[in-house]
Amino acid sequence: MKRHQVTIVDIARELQLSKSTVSRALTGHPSVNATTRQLVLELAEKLDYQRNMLAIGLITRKTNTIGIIVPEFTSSYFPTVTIAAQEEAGKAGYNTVICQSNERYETEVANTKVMLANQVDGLLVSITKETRNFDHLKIFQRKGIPIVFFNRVCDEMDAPKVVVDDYDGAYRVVSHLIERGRKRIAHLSGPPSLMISQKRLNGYKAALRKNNIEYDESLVIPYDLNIDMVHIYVNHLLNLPAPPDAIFAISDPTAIETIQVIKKRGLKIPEDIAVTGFSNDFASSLIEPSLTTVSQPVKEIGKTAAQLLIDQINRDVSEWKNIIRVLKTELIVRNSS
Amino acid sequence: MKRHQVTIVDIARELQLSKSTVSRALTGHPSVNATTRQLVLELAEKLDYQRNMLAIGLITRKTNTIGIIVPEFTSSYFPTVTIAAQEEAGKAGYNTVICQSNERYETEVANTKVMLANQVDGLLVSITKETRNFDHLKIFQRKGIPIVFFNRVCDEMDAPKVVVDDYDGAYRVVSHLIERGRKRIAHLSGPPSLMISQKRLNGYKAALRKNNIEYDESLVIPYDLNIDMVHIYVNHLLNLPAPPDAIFAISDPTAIETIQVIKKRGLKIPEDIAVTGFSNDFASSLIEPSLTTVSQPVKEIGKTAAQLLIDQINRDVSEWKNIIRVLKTELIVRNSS
DNA sequence: CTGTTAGCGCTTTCAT
DNA sequence: ATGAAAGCGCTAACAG
Repeated sequence: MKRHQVTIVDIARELQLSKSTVSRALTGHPSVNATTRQLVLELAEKLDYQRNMLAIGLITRKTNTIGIIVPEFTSSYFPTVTIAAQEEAGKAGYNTVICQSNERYETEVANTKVMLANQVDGLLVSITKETRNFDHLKIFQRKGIPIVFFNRVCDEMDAPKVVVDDYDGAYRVVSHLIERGRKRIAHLSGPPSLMISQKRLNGYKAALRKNNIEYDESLVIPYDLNIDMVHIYVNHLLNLPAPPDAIFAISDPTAIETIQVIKKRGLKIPEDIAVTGFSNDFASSLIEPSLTTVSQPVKEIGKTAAQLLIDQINRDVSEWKNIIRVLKTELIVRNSS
Repeated sequence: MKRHQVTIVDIARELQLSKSTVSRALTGHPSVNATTRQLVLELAEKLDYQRNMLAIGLITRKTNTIGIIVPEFTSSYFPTVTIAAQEEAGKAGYNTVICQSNERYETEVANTKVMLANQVDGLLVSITKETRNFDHLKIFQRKGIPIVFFNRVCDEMDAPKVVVDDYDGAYRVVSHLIERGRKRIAHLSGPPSLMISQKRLNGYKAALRKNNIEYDESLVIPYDLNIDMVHIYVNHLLNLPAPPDAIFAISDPTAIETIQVIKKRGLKIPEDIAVTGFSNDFASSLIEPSLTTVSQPVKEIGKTAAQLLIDQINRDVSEWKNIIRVLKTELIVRNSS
């Protein structure tokens, strides 16, 4: 079946008006006769007329669309941030195009091409664990399209960034473990390429130092966030001559997997070993034992990122500033520690 | 900062070529000199040239974009379906625009306008619990834009639909409860406007009938899927003079909430009362006790829906057929029953 | 208040 | 193998 599009011309012809008048009526321009406008609007409604945003975008060089690129949709974190950002953008009259990179650098690059080709007015990004080269993102700034990072930010680019205080969150959850008498605290860390990995690791180290616990490198395992590998690392830790009495996992999915491995070995949580996570995913309150974790203001992150982006779009600035918004975390103590 | 767009004209001028030649080189048209093509491609790469899809869409009347509208992103179901559909569409060269209606009819209507304005080539929809009028969706077919429904389908429209066998899934999980000796099985049902509610309810009724258990209307509570209300219904059921010995919840989130309410009352699951869900959400294996549920081939649903849609787009048919793809469910018995 | 003209960036005839 | 011209649907000057 052929696609039929109702255009301004159709309405103009029917009503014996000029295209411009119809256009003006449709866009709510004040300088148009009330009855004329009424007539146009009614006919448009009747014909299911929809403005062709392609044409408008072409001419105004604005699509009122923002793009969001996220690495994954498996935990509740990114869906929630995305939805919050979308809602906030919607309030400002922006549509949202979402792409997920599936934690692959190549896919992320492809995603940016799509965004560019579709002329997004701005981009929200959380990079993959593989991303080390940022040329594909720098293109946007070179073209004058604002970028805002969140969660997984790019340190070498000047752009607004929305993060939580990872250092502080890690510091507090590890301090909490120490307060509960834990002495050998292991850390399942993330890829060193990600800032969040580094910051959480630093928070961990700082808490140990502050409490005069010596840092034991053999208790820190950086991994690539591939959940299927967690059981290997956890078992490795438990098989150590001096196994840890607590594991601080970099994320809730990691912690949840850790709990399951530990339970499978017949050990008791938290009696034999405590486990903590990071993010307060939906599932963390459901698992048995419920997970002690650091909650992030997830919706707030999405909202803030969207606001910053729209701000940039409207501001029409000539320079990219390194605005960093650090949101607060909260320690949620449950039964796993 | 002004937006700078590199255009074909820029390349043409630089290379002393005509626009047409550059365009042909860029689109891989065969009738263009190999060296010329090479030259064009290199310069395009160097200048970060990206084809303006707005212009192309305007002229070809095709955007290579499909739209997806889903009611929510809170459980793992819709994110997973969406991602699977997006991947499948990507393979066929289609981009994806995702909107969520937040279970609101008004928002869904607004979403369809956006899709129309952005000239999507096809639409994937799962309707809200409120949607009773389908005019906003019928417009698409009238304009020649294919629609495919999944999960929450519209019965009164002729269009491809991807569903699971809700009746059968419900029948089997209820039969399972009966096998385990349950006699008074309550059902937390969904809004009657949704086909899935009706089908699951019918499966429930059929299983009772088959096992000569009388249908007791007071044990069936249709609710609007607002999770915050679940505790009221569960408590109501538990306070009945003859309380149920099992609750079949229409969805996993409902079941999980149900479990928590029951646990809070100090009752034992499944000894005092069994609970089952529907969908096999990620969280259902984590909760204590783990949830007996009906698993759906979620990725398969997204993939199939995308395939059907792209099929329709390419087929250029003049009529909308009521193709219904019914995917199989699987009973997952865990510890809650 | 309304009409006319030009043109956004690109593909697509139709020429050469 | 390349070029020239027309036009997708719309808005934005510039006129009246």
